[in-house]
Amino acid sequence: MPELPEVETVRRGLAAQIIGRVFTGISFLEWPRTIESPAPEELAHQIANRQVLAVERRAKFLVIVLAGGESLIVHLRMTGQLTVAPQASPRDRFARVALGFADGDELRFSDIRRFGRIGLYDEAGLAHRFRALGPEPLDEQWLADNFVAALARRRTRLKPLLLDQSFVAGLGNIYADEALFRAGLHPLTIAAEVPAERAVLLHASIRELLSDAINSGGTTFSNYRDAYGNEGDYYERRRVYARTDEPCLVCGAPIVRIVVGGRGTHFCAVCQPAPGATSGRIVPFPVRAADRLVAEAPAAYTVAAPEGEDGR
DNA sequence: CATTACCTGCAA
DNA sequence: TTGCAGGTAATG
Repeated sequence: MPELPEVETVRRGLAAQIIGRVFTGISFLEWPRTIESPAPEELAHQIANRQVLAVERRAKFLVIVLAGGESLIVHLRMTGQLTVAPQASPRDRFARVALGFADGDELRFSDIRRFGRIGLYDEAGLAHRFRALGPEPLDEQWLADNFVAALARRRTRLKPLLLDQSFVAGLGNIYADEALFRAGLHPLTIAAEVPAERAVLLHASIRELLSDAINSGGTTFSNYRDAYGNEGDYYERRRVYARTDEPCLVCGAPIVRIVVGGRGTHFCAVCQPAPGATSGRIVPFPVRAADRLVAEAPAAYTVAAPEGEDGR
C-alpha cells in the first residue's frame, strides 16, 4: 500500500485519535513476527502506562512518540492498516497485533500479507533504525540544487533511483511513475544524463505530486485505508500508474508498461521519450502546457522557485 | 544489477 | 494455475 502520501494521511488521522491516550500493553497478538523489536513481552511492558505525545512520520514510517523518550514505529509495507476501535469490538480477519489503551480502545494493526512491522526504540535506536533514509522530499531543506547535484553523480536509471529510500525517502512504485511522467522523463534515463533544468522540473514535480496526493487522501487501488478506514482519492487522478494501454491524458498515445528493477513501470513513450529516441514526438517540457487537458488537473507545473512551495 | 524471500489475495 | 500487487532486506 503505502507510500509517503498514504502514510502521511494515516499519520494525520492517527494523531487526531490517539494523542493523549495511555497504552496499557498488547491486547491482541496473532502474528508475533510483526513486532521487530524488542520481544513482544518486553514491548508490552515498556509501553504500559505511557502516554502518546505525538504522531510523526519519517519516510514511510509512522512514529508514535511516547512520554519518557521512546517511540513506537510502524511500517505498513504493502497491506498494513491502522485503526482505533474498542477492544471488545470484532476484529477483522487480518488483525495481527493490537495495542491496548487505558480507556478500553486499542490501536489495531491489520495486515493481509503480514509484511508490516512495529518496533519500539529510544532516541539512539531510532536514529540507527533510520540511518539509511535519505531526505524528506516535502522538507524545506530538500533543495533543488542538492537534488540536481545528486542526480549528476549517479549512473543508474531514474526509476530504481527514485525508489531508493536512501536517495529520496517516501516515493514508491506509484509515485515514482507519476513523478517521471510529470517531468517528461523516461524511466530508463540515466540519472547523470538528465539536463539540469529538467532535473529541477523533476524536483518540483515530486513535491507537487506528493502534495496533491496528500490533499486527495492518498491512493487506494485495493487495500489501502486511512486511520478511519477511508479510501484515498488519488487513484482517479493518476496519469500513468496501472493505465497500461489506456490513452495518455496529454497526447493520447497508449500508456506503456515495462518491468524495471523487477517493478511494473508505466509511462507515455511520447511524452517521456527514451534517451536518444529517434522516433516519437520529442517535446521539451511536454506535460506542463498540455496538462490543462486533464480534467481537474492541479494548476501547477510551474517550475518556478525550487524552494518554498511546500506541502505540509 | 538481478533474483529471492517474506506473505496473501485476487484476477486472468 | 499463473502472474501480479503499494515494500524492503538479503543474497549472488
